[in-house]
Amino acid sequence: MNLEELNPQQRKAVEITGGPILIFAGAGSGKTRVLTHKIAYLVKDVGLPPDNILAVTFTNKAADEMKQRVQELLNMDVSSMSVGTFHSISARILRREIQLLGYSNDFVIYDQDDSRALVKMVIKDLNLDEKSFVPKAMQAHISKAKNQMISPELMANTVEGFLDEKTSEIYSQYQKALKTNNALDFDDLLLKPIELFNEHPGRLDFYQNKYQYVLVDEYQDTNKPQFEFIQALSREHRDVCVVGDDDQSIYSWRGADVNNILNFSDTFGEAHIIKLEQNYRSTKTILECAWSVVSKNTTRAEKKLWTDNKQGDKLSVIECRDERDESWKILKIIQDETVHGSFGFDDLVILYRTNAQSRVVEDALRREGVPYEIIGGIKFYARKEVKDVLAYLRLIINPTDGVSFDRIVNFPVRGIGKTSIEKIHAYAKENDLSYLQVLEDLGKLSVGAKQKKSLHAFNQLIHKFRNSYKGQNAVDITRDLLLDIDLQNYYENQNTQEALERWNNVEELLNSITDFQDNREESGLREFLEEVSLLTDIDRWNTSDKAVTLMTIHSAKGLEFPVVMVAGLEEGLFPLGPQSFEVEELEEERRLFYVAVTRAKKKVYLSYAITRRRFGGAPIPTTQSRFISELPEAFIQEEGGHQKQAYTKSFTRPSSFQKLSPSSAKFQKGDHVAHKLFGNGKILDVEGEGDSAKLTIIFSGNVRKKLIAKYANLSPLKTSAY
DNA sequence: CTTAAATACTTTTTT
DNA sequence: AGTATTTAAG
Repeated sequence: MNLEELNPQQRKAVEITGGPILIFAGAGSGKTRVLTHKIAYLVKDVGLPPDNILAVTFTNKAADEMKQRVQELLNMDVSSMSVGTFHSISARILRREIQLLGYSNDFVIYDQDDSRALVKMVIKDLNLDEKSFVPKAMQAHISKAKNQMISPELMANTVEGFLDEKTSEIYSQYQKALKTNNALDFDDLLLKPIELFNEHPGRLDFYQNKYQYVLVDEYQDTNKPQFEFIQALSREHRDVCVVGDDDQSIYSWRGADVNNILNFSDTFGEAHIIKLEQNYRSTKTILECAWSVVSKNTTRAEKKLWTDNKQGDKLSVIECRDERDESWKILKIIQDETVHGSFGFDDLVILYRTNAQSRVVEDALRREGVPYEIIGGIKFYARKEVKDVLAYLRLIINPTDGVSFDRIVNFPVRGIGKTSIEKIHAYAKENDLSYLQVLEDLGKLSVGAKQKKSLHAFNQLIHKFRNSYKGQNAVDITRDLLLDIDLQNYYENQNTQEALERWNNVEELLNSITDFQDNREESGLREFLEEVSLLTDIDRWNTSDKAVTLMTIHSAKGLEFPVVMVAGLEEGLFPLGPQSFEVEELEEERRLFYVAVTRAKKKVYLSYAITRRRFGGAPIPTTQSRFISELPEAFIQEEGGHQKQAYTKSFTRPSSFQKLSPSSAKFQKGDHVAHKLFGNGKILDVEGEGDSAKLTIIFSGNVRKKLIAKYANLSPLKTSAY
């Protein structure tokens, strides 16, 4: 293995392979390079077969990239290596083993929406009031308990008073309901493998033996179940390597415990500790500023990154009148850095604390035809129309899934209302049947004749697909299903642009199933559903798109961009929360700020608005974020405050962003266009003329679509901007 | 049971 | 402001 391109510390981190290793890897210190080289080293120089290696990453995308890089380094097939997020690794293990825990391996994974729906059902079943037991709050409470590995039994033992008692009851019933539905929520995914290891030591032996070397990235953000999982796997052979940075710990709100990294040596036994402190990413100025803020934190391991890179530009601090002015100034910066400057759109990222902030910025970018991509917010697979179709597919595979049943039993509308559904629920509970099973025996159900007929047909439909899905591929099943429920007509008959967009999204879902099928060895419906429930927007992100990226700081973890703009630096927004912070909360916000700034290679812009609207109400005066005053004055330049001209009067559109209103646009073969959902694309063919022209467009990711010009809401892109 | 209109609610952050 | 949920009318 050629390790010459590594610095001495990096090299040491790669070469030490016996016993636990902790690598403190500061931002931009080349930890990905270390991890990939280490894996390659393990295979080539230590002789460990790839399938005996487990590497845990923070996103699926990072996992794919890691695999890819190792493959390139070794020039051999490493597909048998286990690389993935905690959740996807766990799901894979459970697919094989979960029968031992009394579930069937057809289990479905409930996302937050599904799990909330189930909590709601449980609350109703227990005859509790949704006003005193808010489903959302209950769900959060349950999830928190699970992250701390507090079981329903344990919670039941510590209750005090009526509210506690009922909460604990909801938790316990929720857990039971998950099992009856043959479903796991995200937290279960982490807990069930531990349960498996505890109850079936033979299986633990097997996996300890299989995963002879264990690597974990972003270790500072592991929670208790994740810690236990790693510990269980590696406590015998003790060949474990974790990488992390306590300054970048930003997930304590979901149970991540920074002590997992700080106490690593105590728990895993005497560990080699290596510090990577040379930064290869940012300018001296950026590092100085980032450090100056994060060093205000009291609970952190003392360290300071250094770099050989240039001093670089000062950070710009920009004052804005309100959030719309902020968007406009961001637009100006984009113009300066791309058209007048030397950067491409894809070199720029706009970061913010909350997803809600993206809307105003998005409006400005769309108006001016700047290509952009938003990560997060409403995730593609969480859209209603997509989830509706997925619910059909899930019910076909797992007929006991009550949440999916409820979702689609009256979608598209087939005359089944609230009362009928309640009767099905009651009957199911009484006779210990799944909802779908109730439909087998409609005679005893006291619903109208019309409803019975309709329910019967629904049942037939699901059964038809249950009988055929095993022999068919996922794309064909989905296509047949869409035809059977006549979804295209359902949406097209509504004749609104919104409905059309929804149908487009359903088609996009079909595309992604096709894509999945073409690229995976195991490409059944079950595998697709599993992948879909664990994918994040980051994983779907097409980095080759020449577009400005918008995302939360949390999503930006592990990424880097030449130019970083951070919006909304105001007290209460960033740091987020009330004025009275718990020290720990404030320090986490500060780490978040640290993460934001250290994403940047060359330039950083920080903006704040002196008034901001909340929920579209009246503008409320704000105060500049304390983080700005924590920056060294010598390294920042303030601007924007003096520009008092009203943009409503003297708004001059940046001339380089050509803007055409969608209706007046004439599209031609070969034009580059941007679509709100599908991103950037190129027109391959035009049928017809004007508004009603049918355009065939190839979007990024090889997604081919036929759209009607007047509905598609396409923005022309100036090709010269690329 | 369905549709339309009224009103309540939203903003942490994510697997 | 925009979306989801609840209520009233058909």
